[in-house]
Amino acid sequence: MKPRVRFAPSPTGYLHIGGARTALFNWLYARHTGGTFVLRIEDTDAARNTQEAVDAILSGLRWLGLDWDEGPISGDATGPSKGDRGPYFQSQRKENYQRRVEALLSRDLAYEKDGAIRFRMTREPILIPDLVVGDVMRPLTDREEIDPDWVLVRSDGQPVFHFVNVVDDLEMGITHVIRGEDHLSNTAKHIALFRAFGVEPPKYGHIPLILNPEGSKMSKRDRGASLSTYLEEGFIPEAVNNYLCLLGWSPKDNTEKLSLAEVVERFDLPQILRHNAKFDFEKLLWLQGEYCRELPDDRFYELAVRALAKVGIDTNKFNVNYVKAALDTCKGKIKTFSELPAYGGFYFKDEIVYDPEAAKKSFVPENKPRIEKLREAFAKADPFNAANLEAALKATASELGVKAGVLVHPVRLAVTGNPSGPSLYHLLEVIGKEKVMDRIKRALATF
RNA sequence: GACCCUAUGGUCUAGCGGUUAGGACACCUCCCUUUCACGGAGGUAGCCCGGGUUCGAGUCCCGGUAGGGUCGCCA
Repeated sequence: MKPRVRFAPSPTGYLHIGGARTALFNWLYARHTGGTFVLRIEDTDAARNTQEAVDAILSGLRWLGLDWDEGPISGDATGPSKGDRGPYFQSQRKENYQRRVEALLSRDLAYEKDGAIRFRMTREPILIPDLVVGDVMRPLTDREEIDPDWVLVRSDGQPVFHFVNVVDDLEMGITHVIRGEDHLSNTAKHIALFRAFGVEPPKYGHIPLILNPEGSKMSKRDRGASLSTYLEEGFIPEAVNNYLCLLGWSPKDNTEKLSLAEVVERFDLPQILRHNAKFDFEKLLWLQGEYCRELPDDRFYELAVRALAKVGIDTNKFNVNYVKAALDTCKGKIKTFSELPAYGGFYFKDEIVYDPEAAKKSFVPENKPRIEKLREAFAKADPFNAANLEAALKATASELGVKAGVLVHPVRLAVTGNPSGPSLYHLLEVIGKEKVMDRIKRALATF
């Protein structure tokens, strides 16, 4: 029988990076085994659920490229879905829970107390066979010794997570439950419930948690905790997936960069690590840089234009060849697209704001005659291209008896406002003679 | 507090009884480049502690310690 796995988030906030990785591992296992990946929205907590959170889950998974074989098509709980085990929103499955409760009640496996319905939990230790951690014997805790029974349905009629989760897994034919290790202890409850329903529980695989750099659970305060950060900061989903794969799983051969297709081929549960991993934004950034550099031009342009538009720079106002030439000088230099406006925004602005620190060093009186002379040399460059500009600058430096850097830095600052950036000669060529002359002239006035 | 999981450089990890303990990120130095980045060459830094088992232990066992998780009418 082909595995059926699921990602079952509750839409109570943003899509957590740990949740995204849980989804990824489930997806990988399904794709590796030829099984089915189900998306189920656990929206039983009406008070805390939000439509935005539902949408964030769907769009986040789509952004990562984690397609589901069964589950909602839209964020509308009553809307269409794919798969024959729906509905895939728990809010639409109330009758199932009701029927299951009655079944337990009728067999005295559950009972009512204080208006709530409670499950008669076994007092015996329960063995949890885990595909990642190994066999785990889970006895009762001291609190549970006093009263091991637990609530299935609250007094307000709402069924609790442990119950609906098990009922749905059972009815959706889930064969493997891959989830965070924070659920390991609770699995005893789930196993007991499955048995009460007379079925064997699914196989479990509890994956380690993602911790923040301080070593505690990632929370919204931590950088990178929300998947939306990566969409907003112009990350490439392939890079995020790649990094997430490396947290808690290893290809075992020192490979760091792997495509999702490669991971699908190599991924399996026994290779999953058993210890938690701290989130390292720097390493993710490194991978992001790697992927960004290798992006096909068309995709690079698309993402770049989008990032510029986000800060109000409309590249449509410029000639398409100019835009492409400008972006070409930035490719391979930036890591995330959110850096682009600061890095290459000068191509699309009229007003250049000089970096104050750099201006203090470059825009000094002794440089004024030098830059004036260089500007004259640039004026004669024909055609106005990188090679000629480089030659002109070097010749001028040599005439003046100064190093090229003495001229390079003030010009860069005058034209871009930044102390560093794309290759100077190429950037000048792209911007063009007229604007370069204007910008140098304007800067000269501040020396 | 009880119970469960875990423990290799700062971080992610390889290792499965005998290795000069390997790789990656980060950091440092140098080269390339008169910017930055990329690339190249080096470098600093690690088996939590204590007992066993064994000729031999990062590797197996036990005990500590530390970190994480769970014990809800939250999910």
